[in-house]
Amino acid sequence: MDYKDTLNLPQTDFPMRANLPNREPQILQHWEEIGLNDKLESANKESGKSFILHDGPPYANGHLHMGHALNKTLKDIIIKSKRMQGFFTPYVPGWDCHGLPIELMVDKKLGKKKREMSKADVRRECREYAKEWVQIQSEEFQRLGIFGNWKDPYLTMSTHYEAQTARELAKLAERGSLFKGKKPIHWCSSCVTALAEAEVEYADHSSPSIFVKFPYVDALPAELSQLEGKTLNFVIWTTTPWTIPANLGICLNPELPYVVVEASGELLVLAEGLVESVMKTLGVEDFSIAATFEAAIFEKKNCKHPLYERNSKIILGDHVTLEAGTGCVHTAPGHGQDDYIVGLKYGLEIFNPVDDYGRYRDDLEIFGGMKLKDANPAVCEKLEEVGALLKQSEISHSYPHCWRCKKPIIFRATEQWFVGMEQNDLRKKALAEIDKVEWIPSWGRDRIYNMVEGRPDWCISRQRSWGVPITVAYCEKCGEDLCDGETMHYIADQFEETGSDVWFEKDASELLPPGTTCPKCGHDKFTKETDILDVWFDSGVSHAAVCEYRDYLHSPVDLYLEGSDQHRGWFHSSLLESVGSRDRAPYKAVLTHGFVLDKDGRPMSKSLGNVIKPEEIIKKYGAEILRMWVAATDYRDDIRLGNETLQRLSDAYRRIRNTARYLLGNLAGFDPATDMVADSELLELDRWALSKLSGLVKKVEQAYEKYEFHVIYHAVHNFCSIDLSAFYLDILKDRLYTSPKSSVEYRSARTSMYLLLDAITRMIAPVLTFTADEIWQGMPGEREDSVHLAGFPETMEQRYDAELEARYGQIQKVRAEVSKVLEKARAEKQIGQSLEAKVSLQVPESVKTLLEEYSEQLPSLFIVSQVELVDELADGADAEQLAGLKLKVQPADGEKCERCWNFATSVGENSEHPSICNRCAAALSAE
RNA sequence: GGGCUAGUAGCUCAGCUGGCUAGAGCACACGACUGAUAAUCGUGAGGUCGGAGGUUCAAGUCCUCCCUGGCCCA
Repeated sequence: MDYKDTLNLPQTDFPMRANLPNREPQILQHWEEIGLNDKLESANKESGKSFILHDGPPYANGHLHMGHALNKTLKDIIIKSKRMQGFFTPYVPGWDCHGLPIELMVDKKLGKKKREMSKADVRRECREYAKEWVQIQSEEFQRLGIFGNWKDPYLTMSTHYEAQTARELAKLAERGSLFKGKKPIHWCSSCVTALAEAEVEYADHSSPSIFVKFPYVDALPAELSQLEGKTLNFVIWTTTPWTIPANLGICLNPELPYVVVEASGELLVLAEGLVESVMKTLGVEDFSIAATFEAAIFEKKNCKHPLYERNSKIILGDHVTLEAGTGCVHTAPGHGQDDYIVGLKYGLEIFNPVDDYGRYRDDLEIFGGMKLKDANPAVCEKLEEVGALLKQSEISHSYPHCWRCKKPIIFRATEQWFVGMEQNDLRKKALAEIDKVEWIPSWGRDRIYNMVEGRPDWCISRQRSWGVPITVAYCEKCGEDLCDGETMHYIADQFEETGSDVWFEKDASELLPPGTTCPKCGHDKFTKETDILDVWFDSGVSHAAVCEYRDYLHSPVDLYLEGSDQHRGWFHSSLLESVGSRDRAPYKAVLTHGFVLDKDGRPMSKSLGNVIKPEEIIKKYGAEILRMWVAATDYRDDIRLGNETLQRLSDAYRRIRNTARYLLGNLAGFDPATDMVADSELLELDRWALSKLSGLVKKVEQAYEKYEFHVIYHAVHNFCSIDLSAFYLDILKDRLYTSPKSSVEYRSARTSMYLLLDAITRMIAPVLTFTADEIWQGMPGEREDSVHLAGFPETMEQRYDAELEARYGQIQKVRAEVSKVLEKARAEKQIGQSLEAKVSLQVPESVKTLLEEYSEQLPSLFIVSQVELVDELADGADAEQLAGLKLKVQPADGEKCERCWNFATSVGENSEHPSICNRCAAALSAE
């Protein structure tokens, strides 16, 4: 007879190969059908404990990249694990919808048509565009197996959100944080518009290059008293002579040595490192160093402006270098970024004498009304006239141009709105709040602290169309601005119905409260501010527009989780907005992840051609593998992604899947309600497996708690490979296959496997979202519709048995030595499979008692047919790692049992079954 | 240039407050099995712990400098 039919071999429909790219969509469909998402969103609602992770909104433009996938998957893993721990975890995904990139895309699409369109029309186009991408990205996120409130996400362009954004602005105004200041921006005088960095193109341009003397007018510092009575001339160099009328300072580098050079009877001041090159340029051969000094001795002293009756202050700044010029940098705070920042520091006026059309304002002395293109020669001529011009030549260099009209642009200060860092003590309060937040990893605290500590006032003005307007009105007559909270709230309330489009569609008189008059002059006609808000302000108010607004959420929330660039972005703007309006941070904890890099650690970019898209991974390996990548890596640092990594993960996935499949196969027909054995009846090996499982459960739970998912991946994978597949399950086969179904041996094994599979499936569910549910569907017993509706395994502390594990640890050491000698025997063709062997051992005292105690089980544990313990093994081989252990392999005694494949002397004893051992014969009769 | 941060086998990770010949899994090589079979088991070969100094009886682990990356600023 064919004894194979009498064995309990595994049986399952669960496929070995997942074919994830095809299977996942089916599982998604199934979830859709059972309404899983909705159930999850309200799960544990009554539990009294909630965990709110507030989603940072991705920008609604373009397909998802790996950064998005990493971020959302991490959030999803956290939410799933918290939900399985019994927390109420509503998750509202969001999108950032306003802003320049979308406006630019729409511009491009519209082309010339845009000129005939009103701002309101353009905004409608932008809205449509953003809406389309929200839809696309939403589907792409869902394909990754990310659960959430996809039916009702938050959009920063929704009517309520825009209303709340305007309200938050009003709150800051009420609290005195809002003020109007000047700041230089790129400006195209031809298009009469501000340009963002993205709209600036750099191209070669020819400019005058001039060296100009600024005579020093204050008393000489003591260090230079030897020059008393002589006139020092600070020499500046510039390629934009037209900015000379706006000069208010001369900046030196505090770290560099400076010198006074005596040349052609004049004393010139410049950086020591530039003397040679400057003298050469000026054509001076005869010169000498009259003095050397540190820049700091001149800080806040003055030179006289060469053209005007005013001073030019000497200041210090790190941005001054020896790359070009003289080391004395002409500073016009209204016309340069560095100039602006250093100017703020020294309290210089942000002076801009240039109007929107690129002309000097009429009130500017000497040059008033002149067009800038005529200004360069005019300024040079005047400088020459007053004897301040040392040298003039032409230079070709890279210069910013307008992307649309291709003409050179200028940098010029305009009036803009700011949220002040000192007003209302915002900086101080924000820093204090930073210290109350838990930053994970902890260095996040230093990172954001240093940024907030050193940042300038927050410029919230953007000269654009697609965004929430800065809801300030100006008196038509006297220019007074209505930026008090009252009118701003009145306007914001109107957005609730219509969105902020109404600002662009209606007249100021319709938007302001009836009867509004100018508090200064009493006039009753107003104009509207045309600037819109920085998009960082939009997303920065989400704590109010989403978390406070929705009744099932609250603020501050438990966690914000974004890439580490958001210390300067969303974490930062949210903090400032929330502290500015509410005096507290909007989050209790902030977790950051690193950036996705290619296999060599370089950023992914189109030009490098090293981009891996989520879509490609999903198509080739499945979303599950992408999720596993997220979990397998320590994301706190930057993480690399290459094909080898994906291949390895795919292999690891198969290992886990196969372990589950094998367990499922052996649980065919198992009914936990009737087939489980009581704990007291469990065989020792099974108790060992469950003890190991309890350790795994503990480790995994702690890792979820600390958001250390790579620990989980390694722990689960090692458990499946080492503890289960290579040891426990391998040994179990014999018992499992050959024991009678009714026997406690068989039932004990299945009880253990059932508990193992149940626990593992629950533990991997947050990561292997699809596969865990697939396993779940195939598992016996009464259970929830989806593993995601179930909880984590109960604590298994009571199953932990340290002593048992220690004993097995010893046995495993011996087992490893046995494997080695078996391998040798195999190489010498003495045996094939290990059951063909009998192993003789001479054991050292350290393990002697233990092994004698286990002598009966040793053949099973070693998967050989016989083990004999002998006192003296003269011809045995020494063990490699265990001193005193000697081993010898011989062919097993007896014949091979046709049923269980063990060799036994009892084969042939049973006349009814002459080809099987008596253990198998007994098993057959027990059936 | 500044703030923060990283560099342990081909890949992903362990190595706590310094202490045995630096570990694991996967990949790789070789072998076994054919009752987990495009699976499973076994054995083996892989690392001057980014580099150079230093402290110490002893350093992957502490200190200094350097190199190569990343993010954010300038």
